Amino acid sequence: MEERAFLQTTQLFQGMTEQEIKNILNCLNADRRLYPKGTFLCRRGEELHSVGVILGGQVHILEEDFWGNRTILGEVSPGQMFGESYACLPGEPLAVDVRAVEDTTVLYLKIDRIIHPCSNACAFHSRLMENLLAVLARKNRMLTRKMEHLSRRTTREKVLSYLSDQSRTMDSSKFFIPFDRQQFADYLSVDRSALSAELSKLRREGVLEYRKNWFRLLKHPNAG
Amino acid sequence: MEERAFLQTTQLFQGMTEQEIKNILNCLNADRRLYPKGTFLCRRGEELHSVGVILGGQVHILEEDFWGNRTILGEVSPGQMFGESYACLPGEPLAVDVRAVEDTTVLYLKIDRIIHPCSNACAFHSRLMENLLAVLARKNRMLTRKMEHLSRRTTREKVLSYLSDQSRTMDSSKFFIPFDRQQFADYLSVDRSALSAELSKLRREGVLEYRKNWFRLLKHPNAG
DNA sequence: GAAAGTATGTTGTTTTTACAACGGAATAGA
DNA sequence: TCTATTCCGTTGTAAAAACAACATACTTTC
Repeated sequence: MEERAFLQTTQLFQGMTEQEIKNILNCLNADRRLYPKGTFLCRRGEELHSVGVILGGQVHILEEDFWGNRTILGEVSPGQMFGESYACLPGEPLAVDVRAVEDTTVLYLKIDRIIHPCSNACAFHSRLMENLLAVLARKNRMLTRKMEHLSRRTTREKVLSYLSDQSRTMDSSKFFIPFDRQQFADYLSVDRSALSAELSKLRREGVLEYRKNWFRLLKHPNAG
Repeated sequence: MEERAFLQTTQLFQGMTEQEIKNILNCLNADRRLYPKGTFLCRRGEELHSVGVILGGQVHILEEDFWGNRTILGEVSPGQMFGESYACLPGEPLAVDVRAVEDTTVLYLKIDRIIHPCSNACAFHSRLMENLLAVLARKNRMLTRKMEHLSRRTTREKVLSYLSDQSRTMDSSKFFIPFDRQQFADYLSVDRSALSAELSKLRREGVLEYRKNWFRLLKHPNAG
């Protein structure tokens, strides 16, 4: 796909025409870079002044703890961004490493140029700003919601917190969840079989019904 | 304190002179409202188009689950903002209630006005935008870090994840943490005495030393 | 439709945590 | 200094989760 047509599908450039994207990329003096598989895009301690949009390939966000244990905190795929939080916090050194897990192309956009409107393209600038804010806000909402569930002590509470949230979001007591059991367990940071066990317990108690990834919450006195 | 002098101390208006704040409040057509103790500032389902800055008083962010159980998700004190994530996500209905726990004054700023630069005050607008982005980004970083800790399965892993993170942030194996034991346990969503027990176990094993809220991590083979 | 593979549920055991109760140290205040 | 209070660590017990191993149901493929 054409680069600009592809960018149209991303959260950051959502709602802009190809022509507008062309203009704004010029205006922002956007920078493309290629990283061979295995190389680092940036490392702990560096300061970022740009957000990166993955055009092709894939990167991993890596963390190494005090004792040298490595963790993969996340993966970023084409169309997604990385580094936006750091770019928006001047002086904040990167706490993670970013590494290309395959040959990767990145489009870098200087955060200064996004924030400060130029004279000739203000309409697009506003849109870009809106989109950037929306990306951060959306991530914020996701994290807050997940935190609500993870901060419960027991598997039971985590499950009910998540399902209640889904029910509220879908505005119905019946709904599908976007996970299979293993993914559901991973999301809640619990053991899969423990999750299965807890679910059937909740069903026996009449708190809910389910089949596969379909659920129905019941107004039952035991639930709270 | 003068309203404008007070606003200077907030994250949103950081780095602006009182005169600039005066100008921008006019330009943004900012709106002040008073809420008596116990009343709701906004409720689940509503859409927000403004961010609120608490000038005085205090509010609670409340959630009610499918079965009617209420949780206090957080409290917002003078100088802090609420609703910024929702205001940046047009069409996203509020998932929580916001209630005044005492008589409360709020300064509302329309998000449109913040994003779209006006002709006469663009310098301040940029600064406000930077600050807003920084607020969202900072919250993002906080949530991400906390999530890393909470997504560990055992208390031991949670503790080590947090302490390693602190050590990295402070760039030293010796550091103070900003919590007493109860707060530490609350942050990690574990039991206080269980936390105490785990800490002394880690000390016996030679993984770390500590006294009160002072810690020192040791390069010990058992640690990973 | 049989076989292989995958997803889900069940059970028993071990490990870990929560919970409650208590004791001691540190702290603040009279 | 004495007392009251708060904070922290310890211990024992009950509850819960992890883990492993297996059983069942559902899918896919040939």
